Amino acid sequence: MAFRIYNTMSRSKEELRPIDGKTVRMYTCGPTVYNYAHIGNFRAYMFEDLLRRYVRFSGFGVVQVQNLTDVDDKTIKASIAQGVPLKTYTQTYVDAFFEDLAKLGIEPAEHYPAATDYVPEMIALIETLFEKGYAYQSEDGSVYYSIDKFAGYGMLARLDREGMQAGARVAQDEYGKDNAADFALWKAYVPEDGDVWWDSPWGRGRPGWHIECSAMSMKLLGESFDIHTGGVDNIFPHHEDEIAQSEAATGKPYSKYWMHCGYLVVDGRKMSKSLGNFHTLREILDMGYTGREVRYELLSSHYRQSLNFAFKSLDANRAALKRLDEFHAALREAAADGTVAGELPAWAAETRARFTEAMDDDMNISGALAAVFDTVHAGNKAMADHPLGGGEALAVLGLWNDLDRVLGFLVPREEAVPAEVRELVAARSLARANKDWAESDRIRDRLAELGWGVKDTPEGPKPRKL
RNA sequence: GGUGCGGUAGCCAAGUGGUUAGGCACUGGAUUGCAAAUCCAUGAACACCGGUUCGAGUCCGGUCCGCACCUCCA
Repeated sequence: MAFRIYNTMSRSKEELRPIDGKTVRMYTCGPTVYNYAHIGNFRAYMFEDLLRRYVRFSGFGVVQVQNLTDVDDKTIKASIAQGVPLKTYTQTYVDAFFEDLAKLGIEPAEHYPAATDYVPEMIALIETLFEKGYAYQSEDGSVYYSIDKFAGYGMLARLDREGMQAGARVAQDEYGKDNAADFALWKAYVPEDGDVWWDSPWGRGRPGWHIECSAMSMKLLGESFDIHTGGVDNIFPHHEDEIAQSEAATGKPYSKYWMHCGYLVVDGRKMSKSLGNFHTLREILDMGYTGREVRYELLSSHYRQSLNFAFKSLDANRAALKRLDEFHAALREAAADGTVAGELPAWAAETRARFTEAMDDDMNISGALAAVFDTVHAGNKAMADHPLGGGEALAVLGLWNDLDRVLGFLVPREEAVPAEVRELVAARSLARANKDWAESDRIRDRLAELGWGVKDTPEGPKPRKL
């Protein structure tokens, strides 16, 4: 079996074949660092994390670039409002972004280029576009890309150029464009930009949005690379424009595959800052949910499906994760008297193949999780009948670690049992031996206050983190 | 108007024409001092109408409903 992914460009599933045969070079559109990222943003970053993890699981190398957009209307406006330099303003949110990624268990990309560090590359790219006749300067000094010059414009979004309705959102202040749909490569300086500007052959100004991704992706990954990702809303205009700029400049194919994730919606509506119905990750964690629970939530629906976010499902996920943790704890206990991993027990023999088969099919996470949960069930059943051998248990733990390279929530973080908890558990055992149930229950309540539970088993009491 | 994505049991969510998806929740039982966990059992679904087929959630046609994008939102 081979890893097949859905390519937005062809609107079909294609086998992933990296251009160089071994390393997948991927560019993932990153955050605009003007505020704390919301849970919808992380849906995209989580999809990209799953993708890079499965690419590696499939045996390929990976080089991932994720950009940080640290100059645009919003960042400039907010930094001026706060009276701090742009870089100072954005740094807060860059730091927050990385903290959030860590909380969600998202693997770091290989490169996180900031737009403001690549302005010379962007200027060079625009110069090339001028030389090749795709760019022109308007009366206000801004530089635009002439989409009429690029024959392939609209391929990704499958635009019907004739049928396009002049959108209500076409900015009323953009004069002097040849075609209303032409987009800015370089924006001429305006007083509202404060001290945010760069010199260029076209005068002071700042880069347009799309050019940043073209310049940084090609600089770090080469003129042609493998996968470009983002949310579906990026298909048009952002990715369409990137293709136009990049391929016009180089004459080579830009990204081989385009992958886009669906929206995260809240109560059936798209979550966005403008609608005001968004939650930042921070808010959710402050409510007492863990990064792992949020990770499970964001990962457990297929990436191209819209995901309806609800706290109710976060609660359900907690129960599902608890089931996984209980299983893992049972494995660890069984593994205690093993030294080397042996053969997998029959009930786990097919798990990896089933998991892989599902994931190979455009990352069918539901099928992959079904393989995991079926194994949990079959394993619990078998362990209820006969104790699991140490070697077998170690083999299953090995499998679990392997699958967790992809999922990132399968193996719980081990938590040492505090001395106080151990003592209480021992005291409770004594009370139980004396059939002092009242004392026993009192101790159990006390343990619960400490965040611990205890399960009584034939092998003795076992403490469990609640 | 153009371009897409959907409508599957109480909720979430897979599904390549033909023997149980899976998760959460619910109910009964086993187990337990009581629990917890686990196991066993029971259910329950394919928006609607036609059609193709021995057989359709799955293919075809039509209808209804929801969501998104159409110039800087992941």
